Amino acid sequence: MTLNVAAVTVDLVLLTIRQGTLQVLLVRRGIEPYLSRWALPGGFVHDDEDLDAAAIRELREETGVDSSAGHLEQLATYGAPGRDPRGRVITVAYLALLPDLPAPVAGSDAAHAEWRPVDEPELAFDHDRILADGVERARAKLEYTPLATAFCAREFTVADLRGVYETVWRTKLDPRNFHRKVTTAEGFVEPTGHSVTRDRGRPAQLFRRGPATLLHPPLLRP
Amino acid sequence: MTLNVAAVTVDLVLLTIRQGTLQVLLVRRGIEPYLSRWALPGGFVHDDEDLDAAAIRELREETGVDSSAGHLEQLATYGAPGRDPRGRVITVAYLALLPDLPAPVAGSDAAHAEWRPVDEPELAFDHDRILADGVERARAKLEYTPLATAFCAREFTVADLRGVYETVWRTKLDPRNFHRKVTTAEGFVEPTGHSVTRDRGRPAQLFRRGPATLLHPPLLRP
DNA sequence: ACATTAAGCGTCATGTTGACGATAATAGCC
DNA sequence: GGCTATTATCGTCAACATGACGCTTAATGT
Repeated sequence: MTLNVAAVTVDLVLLTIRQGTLQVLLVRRGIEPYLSRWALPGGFVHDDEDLDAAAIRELREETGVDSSAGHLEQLATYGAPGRDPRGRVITVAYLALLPDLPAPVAGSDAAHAEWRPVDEPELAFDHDRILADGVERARAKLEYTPLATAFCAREFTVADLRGVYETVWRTKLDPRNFHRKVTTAEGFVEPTGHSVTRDRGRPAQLFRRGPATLLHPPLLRP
Repeated sequence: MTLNVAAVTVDLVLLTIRQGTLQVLLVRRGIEPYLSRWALPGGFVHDDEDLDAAAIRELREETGVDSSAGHLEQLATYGAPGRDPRGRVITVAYLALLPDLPAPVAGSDAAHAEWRPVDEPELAFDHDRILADGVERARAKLEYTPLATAFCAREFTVADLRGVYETVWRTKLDPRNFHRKVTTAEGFVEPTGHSVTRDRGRPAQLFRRGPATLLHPPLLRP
């Protein structure tokens, strides 16, 4: 038999959409191992702290964002024996979907943090794998939950929402069919009554997210 | 700052269908805390062991079943500070969907193990919550994956498969529409050429699981 | 032989999807 | 102002999927 104890960390896969691409918040490592490599932000779980609480705390430390803004959920746990050369480390990864933050990353730890495209390879530790799992989870969840709205501001247009799907899925969707599906799916979005002109073209209605937690029927990937 | 270390365990939510009900493998605790209460089987992760490997080992120890028989996946991780009065314990829960085992539970640890209906309440620790999460995951996964076949023997009839859905979802499904959906869904099941007479009635064709990992279109809950 | 049971095929009205035409409402340009 | 480019939104239609349910087939039990 053996020790059975390990260090426990929470790492975050923070996803957002900037400049039309899916991006993830990464930090540059300042210490060995993997010195100066990009890595997912994260830290140790405190002694009296629940895992969710640790994730919420890290999210605030890294982005200054309150967890109510976007969406935060547990992703998976990684604990292969050799994944950190310093010793046994169990990492509980969390996935967050966030709107493009209007306030720049102001927090203290965030000094070294930067948004990078998700296809950035060569992360420290097994973070490539964790990131890939997070992106795949996000892609799958857009199908049968209204979570795409977590990437949007509080009020958004149907085109904004379509942009989220197109970016995350890397596809083009028919604007007319997408509009029909989104507005007829029970509880997905509800109109605010306002409208805006985005760039060119006819002004669009503004929506906010509806009460549904599951999409009926789902929006399946093409 | 604090210690940041914790004991790490792997607990299993082993689900199967017996006597027409969804059942979970539980063990009676022989020590404090929660003495003589039902609990999920599990144990410590060894020092040089990956989490998945620990889950596979526990599965074999508890049931004698090779992990290739059914389906095993990571469920979620639980680490609230007070969840084990003896100290900080992080539990990585795994979910397994297993066929009704022809070989009785023969393993050593399995002496105290017993299949119980999943609505059995009052488990030790936070195991009620873990079990509920596992059952909900199973229910959801039947919709868009072919995992219902994991509850069946290697060869099964459409009626067997329908029984799985009806038991897990607690609904009745129309046999004719179900038959059509299952046999037309690409890669869900493939005929073996054999057939059997189960009890009364016309003999049914035998199928094995097909190559699909995702159901297109999905089988949505009524 | 006949009733009973369950498998598997067929039908039909309704709902959903994908492809794409048509119209509406704005900005920019002349 | 009038024209054009651009985007939002509505509408149409054929193909496909779904739910309700009738019918035939091939077993078992009496």
